[in-house]
Amino acid sequence: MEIPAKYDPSLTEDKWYKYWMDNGFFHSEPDNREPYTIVIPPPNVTGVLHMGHMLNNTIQDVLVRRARMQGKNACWVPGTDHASIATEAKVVAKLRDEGIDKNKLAREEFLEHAWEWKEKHGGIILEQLKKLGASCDWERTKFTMDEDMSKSVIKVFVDLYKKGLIYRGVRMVNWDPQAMTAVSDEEVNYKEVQSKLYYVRYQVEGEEEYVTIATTRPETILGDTAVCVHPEDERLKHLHGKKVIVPLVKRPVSIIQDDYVDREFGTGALKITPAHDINDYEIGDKHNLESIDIFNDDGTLNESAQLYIGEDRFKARKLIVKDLEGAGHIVKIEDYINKVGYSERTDAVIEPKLSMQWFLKMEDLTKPALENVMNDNVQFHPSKFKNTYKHWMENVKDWCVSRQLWWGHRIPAYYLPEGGYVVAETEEEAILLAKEKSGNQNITIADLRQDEDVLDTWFSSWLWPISVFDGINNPDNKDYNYYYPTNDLVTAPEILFFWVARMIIAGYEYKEEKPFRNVYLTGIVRDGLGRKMSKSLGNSPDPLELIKNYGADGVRVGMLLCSPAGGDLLFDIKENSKTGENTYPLSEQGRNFGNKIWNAFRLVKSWHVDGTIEQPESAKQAIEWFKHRLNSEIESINDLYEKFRLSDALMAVYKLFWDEFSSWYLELVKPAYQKPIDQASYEETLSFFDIMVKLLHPFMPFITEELWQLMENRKDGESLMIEKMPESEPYNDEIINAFESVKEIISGVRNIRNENNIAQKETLSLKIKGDYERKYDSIIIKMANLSDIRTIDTKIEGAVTFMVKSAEFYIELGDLVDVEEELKKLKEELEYNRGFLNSVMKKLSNERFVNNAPEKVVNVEKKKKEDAEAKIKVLEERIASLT
RNA sequence: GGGCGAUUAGCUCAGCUGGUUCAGAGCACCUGCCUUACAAGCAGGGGGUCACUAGUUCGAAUCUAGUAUCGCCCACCA
Repeated sequence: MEIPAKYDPSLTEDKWYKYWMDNGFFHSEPDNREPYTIVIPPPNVTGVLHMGHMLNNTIQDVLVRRARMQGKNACWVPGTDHASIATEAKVVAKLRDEGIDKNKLAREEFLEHAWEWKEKHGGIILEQLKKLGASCDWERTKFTMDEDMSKSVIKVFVDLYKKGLIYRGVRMVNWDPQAMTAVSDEEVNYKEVQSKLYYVRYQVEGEEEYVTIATTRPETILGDTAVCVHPEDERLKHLHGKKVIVPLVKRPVSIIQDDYVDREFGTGALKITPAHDINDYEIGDKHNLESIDIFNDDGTLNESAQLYIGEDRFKARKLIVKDLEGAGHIVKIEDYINKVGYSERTDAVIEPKLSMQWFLKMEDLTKPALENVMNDNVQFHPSKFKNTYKHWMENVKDWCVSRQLWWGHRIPAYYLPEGGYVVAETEEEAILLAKEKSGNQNITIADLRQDEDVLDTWFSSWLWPISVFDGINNPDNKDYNYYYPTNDLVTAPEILFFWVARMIIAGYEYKEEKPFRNVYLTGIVRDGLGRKMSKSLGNSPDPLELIKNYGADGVRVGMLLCSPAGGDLLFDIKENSKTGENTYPLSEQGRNFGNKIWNAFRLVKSWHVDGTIEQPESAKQAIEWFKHRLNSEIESINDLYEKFRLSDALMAVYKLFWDEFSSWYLELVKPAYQKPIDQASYEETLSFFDIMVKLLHPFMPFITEELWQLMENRKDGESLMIEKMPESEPYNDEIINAFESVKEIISGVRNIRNENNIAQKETLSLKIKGDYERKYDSIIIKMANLSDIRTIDTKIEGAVTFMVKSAEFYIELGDLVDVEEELKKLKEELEYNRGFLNSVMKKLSNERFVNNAPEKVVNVEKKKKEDAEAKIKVLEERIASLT
């Protein structure tokens, strides 16, 4: 069979993915094996795959595939998140394109559109993950608004309410007056803008004295309910206890004292508008101030403002400045640069607005979650994130869980006609509770008004590791008790608090157990300029296009090679100067590696076995060496996996295959062109190949499966992905080290060929002077293309040399040798060694070193001294012989 | 403004509790090769005062303090 010289991923990837699926290899059911579980960080249901997902899910797949091959019952639960804000925004935008205004729709109508959108776009991202090779248990695919998932969310809300941990309270939200909705902190962009700082004087009640305040928002004066000064500000102490008159509306308000005030800023007096500034609100709350909301939802002034009613807030600002000036209240106006929040979606200036929200008390809930991270019951990789986590957990604020949106889990609170509310899992229960609460036995569901808000998306995500196994509704079920706690969570550090911390909290609250043992935090995928890859910048390659061009294996390897835990992935893009097309050096490296493996296989496959020929000594020794080398590498790879150093683990396999296996081992056992190979060498090589392919499989699932299937006639239902991962066997470092010297000698000869323009084909003779055990002569002869190796003890003329350890190696070149050049080289080396010896001697003659350093260290220095002296002697002799 | 972390080759990073795996790897770069597995390759090579300054020590890339630059998270001063 003819195998092409270039590996074509498009011929294999879909084929094997289908094969794995058809055979149910991804699916897991509880059994008596040790479970290994990962729950996917659920991507936005209407999202499309980006480079961050690619990296994140590749890491998960590597972990899952390895665990599966280690004989564990591996289960990777996939799913999507309803992502209320993002999805609702997309649906609103889509409706707007169709000329439909969300605000004119009934809730139910809007939700119909939203579900339609979800059905159409939902799950695209999961299909894309299959292209990457993700070995998720697709039969377990979950969506955060599935019926049982939603039920869990509501149940938990009610439960926490009953525990007294959920309460209602007023809070400042970011109000977008254009979209007429609250937006989250993440959706507010702060920009520095050139604005004005207005100094306005307020008259002290009953006196001819004035207090001047500074503000950037003079229109909010209409909502002022106090003026605040620092209690220890001497300049203003005489005002304590007095009142001032708010200009224009002529409302008398108190002068209060609070050390929140910065004495250095402005005049040291601060106007307080509790309804329109978060800090003012907090001060107002502390001092029991009245709160006057002067704005309508669309940003125009309402009747409470008394003036400029119906005018837009910015128009009102101009008007009031004019009127204040007219009334002599403006002291001065300064240019001022401040930060203003803009809505990410509409670019409208955000208005802080007070509203009634639902909160979860966090203080007690965080305790076990903090403790179990600090004591490493839950381990972070890299561990530096423990600090950040601790800082957050110790300063945690109550969690505002309500959102003024429709897409999501509606808050199960029902308001009674006569006031008050009940919280219940179902409408039936709500009616019962309402009857009980009101004493009115005729209440029906029509009389109850359910809260309009939905829950924060994280309020469902934080249950994810529990709810995907239905652990809230059905805590005794088999899946939950088998798969939970999960093993590893792979996610981005940005959501350490939003998500990871809260999952840990929920885990201890609902199962009294951690949700996962390890948290692997990935970095951010950036472009060559270090910018985060994002849709808006347009600097991200299309992942599917990448997979098409380089193969999933190639893309996976490229990403993984340089993204240690917690480190960013710089995904460089280069433009091909000829075609103008973008190329991706990392993916190229991955693809090239695939091709290397492919061609190594082609070589092995091309061999003809002849059972009658004897095994060459060089092959025998190569096999022995590689066995030890392989086992030592497996050991360190396992160690790297343990430490979650996946990039290093991959690099180790990469080098093992490319440098050790291909460049040394295969070259050594490879028979001469069209000559057969002996039975033993062939079989050993195949078994090495088998082990290599297994080590590679978690990183490169497709090509390894393809090759494993081509190695022998496999039965239907056999697959590399369910084979046993090789384990490390004892090995001998001495053999490995001895072989390193062999490599050095061969390199030495090759180097001489290079420097003297001697073709590889030309056979040379090598002479050795000094202490060297000639165990591997046949290997050296083969690899360096030598006619023979001889030991000598006399000077040699017309030769070039190199040293390995303290032995000197000669290649006779006769007239070809440039004596001057050779002398120069030798003298340089001599110089270096003398300097080195000098530094060693300095150390050894330092009494304090000899007395204080451990004996081991001193002995090492003594050995250095001896070696250097021996080398110097050899070099001196050699130089003498040439001059 | 508060907190955390980083700074080692052109790029991405290893270097664990100070001492031969201490200056490393991969990529990129340079030189020579289309040598019948692979030019997506082979062989060889050049690159670093380990950000700076002081200190601790017999000995510092490694520990301490300060300086500079950068990054991230949190809070956002009227």
